[in-house]
Amino acid sequence: VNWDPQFETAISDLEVENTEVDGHMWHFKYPLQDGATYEYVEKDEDGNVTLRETRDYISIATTRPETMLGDGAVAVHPSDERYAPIVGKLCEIPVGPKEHRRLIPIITDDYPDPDFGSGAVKITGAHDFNDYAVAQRGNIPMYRLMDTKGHMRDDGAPYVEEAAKAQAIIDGTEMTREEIDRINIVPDDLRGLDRYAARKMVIDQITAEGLAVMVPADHPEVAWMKGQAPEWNHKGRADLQPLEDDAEGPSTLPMVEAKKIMQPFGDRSKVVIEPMLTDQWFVDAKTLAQPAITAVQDGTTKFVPENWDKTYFNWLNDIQPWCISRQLWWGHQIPVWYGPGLEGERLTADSDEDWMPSGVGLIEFCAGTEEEVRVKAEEYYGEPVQFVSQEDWVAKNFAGMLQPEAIPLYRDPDVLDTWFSSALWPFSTLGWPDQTPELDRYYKTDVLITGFDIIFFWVARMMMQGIHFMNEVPFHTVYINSIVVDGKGKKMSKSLGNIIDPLELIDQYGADATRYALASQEVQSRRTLRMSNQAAEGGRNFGTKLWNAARFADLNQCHATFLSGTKPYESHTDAIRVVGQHETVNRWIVGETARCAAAVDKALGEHKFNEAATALYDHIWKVFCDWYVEFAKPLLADGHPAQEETRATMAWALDQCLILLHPIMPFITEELWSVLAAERPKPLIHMNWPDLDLSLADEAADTEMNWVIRVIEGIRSVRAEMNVPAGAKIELVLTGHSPAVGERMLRNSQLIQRLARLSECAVADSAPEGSVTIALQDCAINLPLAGVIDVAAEKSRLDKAVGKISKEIMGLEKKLGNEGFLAKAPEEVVEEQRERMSIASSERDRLNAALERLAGIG
RNA sequence: GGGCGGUUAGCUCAGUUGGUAGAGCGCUUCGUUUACACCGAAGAUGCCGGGGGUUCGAGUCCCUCACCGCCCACCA
Repeated sequence: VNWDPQFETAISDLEVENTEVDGHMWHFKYPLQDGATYEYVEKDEDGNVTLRETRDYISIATTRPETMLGDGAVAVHPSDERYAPIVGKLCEIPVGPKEHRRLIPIITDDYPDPDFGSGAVKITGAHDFNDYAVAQRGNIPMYRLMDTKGHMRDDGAPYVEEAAKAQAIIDGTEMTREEIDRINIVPDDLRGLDRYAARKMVIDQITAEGLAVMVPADHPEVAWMKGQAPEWNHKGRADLQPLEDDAEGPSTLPMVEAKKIMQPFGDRSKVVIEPMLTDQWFVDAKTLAQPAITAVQDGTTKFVPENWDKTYFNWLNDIQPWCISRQLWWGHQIPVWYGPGLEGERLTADSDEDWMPSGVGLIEFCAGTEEEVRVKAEEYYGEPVQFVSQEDWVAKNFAGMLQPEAIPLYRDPDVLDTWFSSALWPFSTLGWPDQTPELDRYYKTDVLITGFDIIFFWVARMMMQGIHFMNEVPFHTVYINSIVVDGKGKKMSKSLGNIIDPLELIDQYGADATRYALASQEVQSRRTLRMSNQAAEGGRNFGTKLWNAARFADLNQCHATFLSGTKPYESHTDAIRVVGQHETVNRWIVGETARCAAAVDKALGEHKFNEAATALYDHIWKVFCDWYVEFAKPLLADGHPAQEETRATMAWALDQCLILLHPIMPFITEELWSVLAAERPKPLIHMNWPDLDLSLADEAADTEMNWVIRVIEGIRSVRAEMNVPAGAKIELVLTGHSPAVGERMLRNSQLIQRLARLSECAVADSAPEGSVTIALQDCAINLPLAGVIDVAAEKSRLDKAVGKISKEIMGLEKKLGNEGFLAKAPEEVVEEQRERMSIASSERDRLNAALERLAGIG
């Protein structure tokens, strides 16, 4: 692929965007040599003859008529019966000076699709990828027609001479590819024209000569000309105006199909890219690919999520030679120098153009430095060499420059493909090719985190080159993260302008908020991540919540250094010992913290960033803030015996949150870390990761606090539903409980009263008259609301609750009555269902009892 | 044409080895309480895209259809 350097800014690689455009396809006749004829027969699917005529031409279709000038053959499918009689014969390219038209062979190849167009394809090896492949297979000469500006070539000898050379090839003269490349077979009148101007002239000339395929004016393929012409302009058929419906047009028209075609456009210049033959350096990628495939197959390098290895294999298994030279000024220059070739060597000097830098007559030296090249070259020539610029070389501008006897060498001006250079990153950044300590220490690296869109551009190439140059894979894990898309799910693109600038989000919500938003949405099963202000807002609110919790801790002197004479953070085990273990609430938060740490560990270990973020969010907000801080308030009151223990515990628990959250929200946590203690042994970023053990969890404390929470939630729910004024303090009477549950209630009555706005907690044998009942599995909570209670509302609430639980019971009964279930389900599952059944039915009993009492009131 | 994803609450998305659904935002109602209104409490909302199958049991496994999306290649 080449492009117009006037338009492409040469600071990075050309990006090609394939765009569907309104194109036209012309149909032309290539006359057979010497007016030969054949019976052209078209058949339908059943094999019935639908068209039989004598033809002296073969018809081809093209969207780029100017490339006809460079045709080397016409190809048909070997099975195509229509053209079988003329395969191997010659036909004439219907353009150019009539007396010097080239003859080209009609060949067979699997590439033409017999059902498309006429079934015959003109082969222009130098200007089309598919044609190039056909030309290679069939040894068809490839004539280059254009220069790097997209203009028809204007070099070489007059057309007559050049065409004669081409004819000589047809007549059997052997020529090298370089020699063929130098032939300019563009007719004199078309030379130097822009390719589109040349296209128009070619069409006009052929049409004028009567070699365009003509069809009746009402032929469906040309219907677009009747008022439906696509916006087709200077690039093509300016003269072929759309016909008015009632116009008396010619009875026949040149056959021009309106057709959607995909065209490659330069990303920056917006100019159509023309494929063209050039000399380039290639890497034999297939050889490099095999070890890279093996390394992933045998697990030396793993993709996370795993299924991305398919994308990787898919590409590597079907890898093409990799073109690594680019005509840019930005990049690693290709380490190749050219000098004149010697007689008898692979490249033989040509008498006329021995110093042309196009390959012929040149020999290349490849080495890392000029000095190494000098050694190689002087050994080769047996003469001193001198380095010159390519410009001087091309101009042979050596007068007064070249030392006596010196042989000039110049360096290849091309640079390496940016991905070739990028593939060196894992080791070149560490000092390679020198054997540095850094290289030794840090290669191979650990985890590469990148997007799926560059698995083959970058990841596969780092693998190939890492294995090739270092004999070891560059990383053991490749984590493929989501690609950030805009709020509408569109991939961000410079041209669409829907870029979400992280700096703007950071300005608006803070860096930590932005990081949290990204981490919490980074899910492995998803390939895109929708970034929005709303998401960043959530992160900001979370940070504020944490800040306020820390503020509470600070106000209540919950500081890590509170316990004098201890060094709480030398190790986490030490820390745990200094934390209070007396109060149930404190034991409980220690266990909850350990649970959170375990969840975060697991999530990060599996690269599940959303799970880590969510675990921290839930723990900090819903457990620490919503419950622990509230429970701790009375304990922190001056004079309370557990004040000191609670301060230490809260300080410890909050510190753990800061450490665990630090990877996701480093700034706020570091700040709070410094604020929450007068002296810290280390900044937070240098703290060891918590090694909290789940054995820190205290089952009894868990059970007790979860029960307290359920009781409080139950009461709050009833208060809201019964419209009990928020300020009104009500009474609680516990019934239907075991002695242990009764003690538990009394032990925690202070907490429950405070958080459920109660005046008193009592235990009794039976529920007071006119109370609202909350059924739990091991007790009933009765709230005497005689004055407030709305009997009908309460009855409906209880009915609803009974309905809900009955439904669950019915489901469980059905399941437990199913012999298949009992026989085939695992023991634990059956047991679990039985337990749920028992809990549900005792709750239902309590609800029914409450309903009966209510009936008594009513 | 080849390959790969997605379809779950109004929206954006989670959902462990199959055991009858969750979060955030939004919405409704209320808000006494000096950590927090970027807040607290309570609440509503689901034929888990359609159809079929495997299974005691399917959002989860298999087949199929529909729709949406991405990557690669590309018809002269």
